[in-house]
This record gives sequence, structure tokens and C-alpha cells, in this order.
Amino acid sequence: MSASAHLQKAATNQTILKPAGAGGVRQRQSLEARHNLIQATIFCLDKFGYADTSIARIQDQANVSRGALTHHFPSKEELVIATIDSLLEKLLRPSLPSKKLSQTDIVADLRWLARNMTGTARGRALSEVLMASRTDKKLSARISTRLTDWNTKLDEAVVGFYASPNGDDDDVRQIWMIARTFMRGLILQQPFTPDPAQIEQAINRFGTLIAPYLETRKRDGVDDAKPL
Amino acid sequence: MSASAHLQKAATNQTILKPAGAGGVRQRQSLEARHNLIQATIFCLDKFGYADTSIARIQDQANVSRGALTHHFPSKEELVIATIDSLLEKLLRPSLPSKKLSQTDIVADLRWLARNMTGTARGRALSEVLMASRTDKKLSARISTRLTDWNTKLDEAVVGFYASPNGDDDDVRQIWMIARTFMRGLILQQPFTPDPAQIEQAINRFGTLIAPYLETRKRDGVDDAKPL
DNA sequence: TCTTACAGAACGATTGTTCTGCTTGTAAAG
DNA sequence: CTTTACAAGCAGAACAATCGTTCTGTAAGA
Repeated sequence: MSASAHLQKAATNQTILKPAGAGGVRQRQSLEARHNLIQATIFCLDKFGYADTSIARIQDQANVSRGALTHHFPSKEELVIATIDSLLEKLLRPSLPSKKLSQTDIVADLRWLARNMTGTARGRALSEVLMASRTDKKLSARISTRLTDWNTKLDEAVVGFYASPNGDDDDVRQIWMIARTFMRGLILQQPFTPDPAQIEQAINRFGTLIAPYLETRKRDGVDDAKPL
Repeated sequence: MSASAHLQKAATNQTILKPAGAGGVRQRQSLEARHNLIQATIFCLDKFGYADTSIARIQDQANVSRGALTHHFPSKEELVIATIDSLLEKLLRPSLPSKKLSQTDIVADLRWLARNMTGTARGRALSEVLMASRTDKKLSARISTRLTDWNTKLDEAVVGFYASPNGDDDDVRQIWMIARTFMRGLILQQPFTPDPAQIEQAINRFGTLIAPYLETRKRDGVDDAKPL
């Protein structure tokens, strides 16, 4: 079975029209195995870095056999792609059952953003893949459209929350693109600035820098995803 | 017994002119080999990334034998450390024979900063090592003091060029720390934003964000290094 | 019965390190 | 200045370990 077919199958399985909880023992186990492998990949990317994330490490972390892994993901690249898909989906629509957008405190939103990008295993794992994709052209070719699409979706979500004082939505997009870039840089800046307090202060200060150019938009009461 | 043998062979050597002021032919060759190996390492880090920068690739790029490489650097870690030292030194004191600090145009300085950190092989190579050091604790332990020291030196240089309107030098340090973080983030943001023009616009915009909080200090005419 | 899900051995290629042997610059000894 | 001893510089084979992939065999749900 080809790799893309695998992915398509996994995607359609999620929207299968079956009674909740059912869906076959076989299918359920398979999806669970896939999920475990992806979680293990995220864990290894975060803990060992992209360079030292090997198939053996992942299968060891996921507690599955080598055969099971290669069955679900015929190559390492497929596993990485699937992991990225999982990362992007989770990072775009995080579970926030109780906490909502602060609306009034941009700095608080920035802190939330920083926490998602540098304070979680998912955020750090994505950074590892992003850095690797810079030189791995084969990987880059397969994820570039996903990343740009994701970025666009993010921009649209942000525009739904914030507005520019001069009314230009592109300005909002640019400000938040700068914010995201700054957050990503924190991962690389950390070795230079080991003091967490200094990092936090920088985040707060950055918030005051961009705050004058952002206004909170009137919300419609929809519990949308947070802007990342 | 073999002494006379290779002494006769040694007589076939061409006479080498000693360069005036240099410390021996042997030493010079050795330093040159080290330099070539470090340059090759930078090249490979930039082109192949940290994960795919192997000893074989480096020795191939530097056109030296495996024995020569292991002679100068007994382990890969030593080579990486030496490369980092070279990178930090070059990045702190770049050669700018004609161009000087603009003094009046902060955005121009930011562009120069961005070019040094993301537009050169050295800057990208350093980013690769920084990302790798996040999970490689052995490497991190060996370079952490170097990095923090380098960061401190950078801050001092920056304070020599810029001042805060409120007179607080720490504020200048913080602003430029934010600027450096933003620049580092550009490397990770690039896969999301492939359009170079958009990147450049973001840099310019970022400059306008921090410009109100920076004043150019009266310079003493010293041709110091540019702040990075 | 047949396909899916999995287990695990085997594969060649490549990793970084260690080792042996040869060449050669250098400096002390004559 | 010549001779000689020696360590530094270097070439390359050999090493075990690990890489990702491919393969055959087995169990079980559909």
C-alpha cells in the first residue's frame, strides 16, 4: 500500500459513519497504534532532537515492534509527515475548555503563544522539524504547502480576533507574523539567555511594543481556536 | 635500520622558503589544515544541516584524509567546538573595511543584523548548532559559557552604540535581545513565509517598532565591531 | 478463506572511533 | 654544517555500533 493511501485511509477513518465507540476491533487497534507512534515521535523529537530521533528510538518509546512500525509507516519520512500533520492540527486547535481568549490583554495572549511554541513538547518538536526541513529538500517539498496553508489559516484566525487602528487587516497579519517569528526565535536564543525570568520579561516587553498597533475586535461569541 | 632508508628519500625534497615572521612550515600547515576543516564544517552545517553533517562529509569537503582529520580533532565534538569558536569570533568582529555603523538608521542596522544571522553560511551554521545543543547535553555543557559570554560582550558593544531615551542601559540590552531573538526566529519562520519580500517588510516593520526606544549614542570615532 | 496486523530476522550502508604504519619537519648532538 | 634521533603530521584500514529498509513468517479479525 502506498504512503498516501495510508494517510487517506487514516483521514477517512476519522469521519467514518459508525455508531460511536464501534468501528471494528481491528481498525481501532490500528488507529491507536498510529497514534502511539506519532506521540512517540513527538516525544523523541523533543527529547533527542531531529538528528538523534531514530526508528529504533521511536519504536522503543512507543513499545511496538519494528514490524508494526514499518507496517503503519513504510518509511521514516512517512512517519515524520504524519507527525507534522498531527502537530499542526493540535497547534491550530488546542483544547481550551475553560480558558478563553483574554481579548483585552495582548501580553497574556503572547504568553500563551510562547508557551505553545517553546513550552510544550509539540512546539519544540515542530521546531526541530522546521530546522531540519531547511536542508532536507525532500522533506521540505512535502510539507511546504501544509505549512503555508497552516500559516494562512492562522492569519485568518488572528484577523478574527484583532484589528488594526488604521483598519488595515494586513497590518494585523504582519504584526502577528512578527510575533510568531519572535517566539520561534526564543528556542534558539535560550542557550544565550538561560535565565527564564529574562525570557519572560522580554516577552512582556515585546507585548508592549506591538500592543499600540492591535485592537481587540468585537467577538461573536464563537469559541474559536486561539490564534497561534 | 630503516633510519638511513627514509633519510635518503627525504633528500628528494624541494627546498621550502620560510615565510618571514611565520613560525615554521610545520605549524603553518597544521593551522591551515585546521582552518580548512573548520570551514568545511561550516559549509556542511549550512548545506546539510546538523543531522547530516558527518565526518565523512566534512573530510570530503575539506579534501583531507580521515587520518588528518582525526589527528587535528580527535573526536567530532572537538571539531564542532572549534567550529563554534570560529563562528562566534567571526560573528562578533566581522570585517567591515568600508561600511560603518549607520548610526542614524536603525532599520539599516537591523537589516545588517538579519543578513549576518540568516543570510550567511556562518549564521545558519550557528543556528544549526544552537538547535542541536538544545537536546545534546554534552555539547550544551561545553558551549553554554561561551555563548553567554559572547552574549554579554554583544550587549556591551550595543550599549556603546545605542542609548535609551530614559537613560536605562538595561533597556537597550533588552530591546536588542528581542531584536536578536526575532532575527533567529526568521530561520524557523522561513518555511511558512517563502516570500523574501514579506520577510524584508517584516524586518523593516520590526525596526519601526523598536526605533522609538533607541537613540544613537555619541561615538568616539573608534572603529569597533558592529553590534550583532 | 483472505486480507490486514503484526513480529522479528537480515540486509547493506553509514556512523564515529581506534588503530597501525609511513613520511617529514625540527632541533639537539656531533 | 652535517648527522641523527624523535615527535608531529598524516594516510588509510579496521572496528563495533547503529542507521533505515526489506524481507519472510505467523496470528487473527472480517
